[in-house]
Amino acid sequence: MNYKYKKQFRQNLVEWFQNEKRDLPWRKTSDPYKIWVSEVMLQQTRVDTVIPYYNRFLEKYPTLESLAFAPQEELLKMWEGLGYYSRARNLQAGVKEVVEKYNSKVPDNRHDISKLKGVGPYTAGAVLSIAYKKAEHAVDGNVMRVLSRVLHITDDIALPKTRKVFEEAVEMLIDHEQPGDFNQGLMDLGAMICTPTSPKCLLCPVRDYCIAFHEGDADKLPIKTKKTNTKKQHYNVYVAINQNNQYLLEKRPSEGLLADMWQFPMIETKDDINSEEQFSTLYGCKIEKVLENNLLNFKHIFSHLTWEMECSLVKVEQITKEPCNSRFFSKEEIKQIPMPVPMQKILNVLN
DNA sequence: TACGCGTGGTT
DNA sequence: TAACCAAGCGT
Repeated sequence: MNYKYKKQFRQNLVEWFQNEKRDLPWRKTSDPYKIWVSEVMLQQTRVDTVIPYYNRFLEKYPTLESLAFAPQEELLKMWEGLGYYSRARNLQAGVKEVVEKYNSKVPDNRHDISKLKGVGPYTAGAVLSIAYKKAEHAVDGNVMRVLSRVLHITDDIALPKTRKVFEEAVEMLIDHEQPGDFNQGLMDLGAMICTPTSPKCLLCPVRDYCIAFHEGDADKLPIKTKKTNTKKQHYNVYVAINQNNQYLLEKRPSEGLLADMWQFPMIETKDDINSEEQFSTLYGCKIEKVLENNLLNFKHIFSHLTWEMECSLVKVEQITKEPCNSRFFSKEEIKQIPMPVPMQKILNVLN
């Protein structure tokens, strides 16, 4: 693309963004901390989903320090339902490092900010360009889709090495005067005009410079090969009540799926497994009575696996000491405890 | 590099 | 309805 076209492309894009941009809460601030929080929440997550979480989160944790010293349980409760819970832990670890190592100032260069937990190439570029007006690339799915069409880039965006191609493209095109608006312009264009299916090319401010528009194959780009395969797991879930009307919950391990979140005890059903016996043994309690065998049956679909859940309501008596990662909670106490969506589904039928 | 990691919306 | 998608990152 020659110099004249580049200049017009960025002018049209930035001007379009400044006129048409969405009114979003994180666009009312230039506080690097708040921009950072928004970018982490927005990773693989829709804008409409993030907005209420962002507002609640910053009301609770308005400063780096307030988040750095928050109890993990409370932090996870604030993140409950947003998904990808390691983001919350990584964000807090990163914030702590900024408080301790950088005197509570978010680094303003890619080298340092990229070392923070949970800050990858995209988030680094987004914070640097939006909060600090640095001419840094911030390549996400939107940017790859938009530029694959504008520049007719046919590399497979499912391959990690392809991101570099788009980073170089952004470096070639970026507006050095208003890099934040340029980067966000690419993203808003991707979200509002240059959509995955049925792109609205007739409304596009940069269609004159778009090769795919001229070739008429915008809807064939970007190229993405990867496919998903999801496994199935079947569980018997025990909603166990003791004589004091308290519910047995266990805390999940601190790594892996739904790390550090709480759940009702569940036994994966494989062949030749007596799950009631397993439950009694593992949790040290005796099932006195099965109150309801079909309390709730449902599927919960994760990105990479499906849980098939069969939930029973049982009355139990504590026999031996509880395992250290589980204990009984009253219904009031449960409200303070972070639980993932599949467990929320179960909680909802207990009312 | 490939895969694990949540959830809800869209086609 | 199953598949795919959405402001990615860590390992």
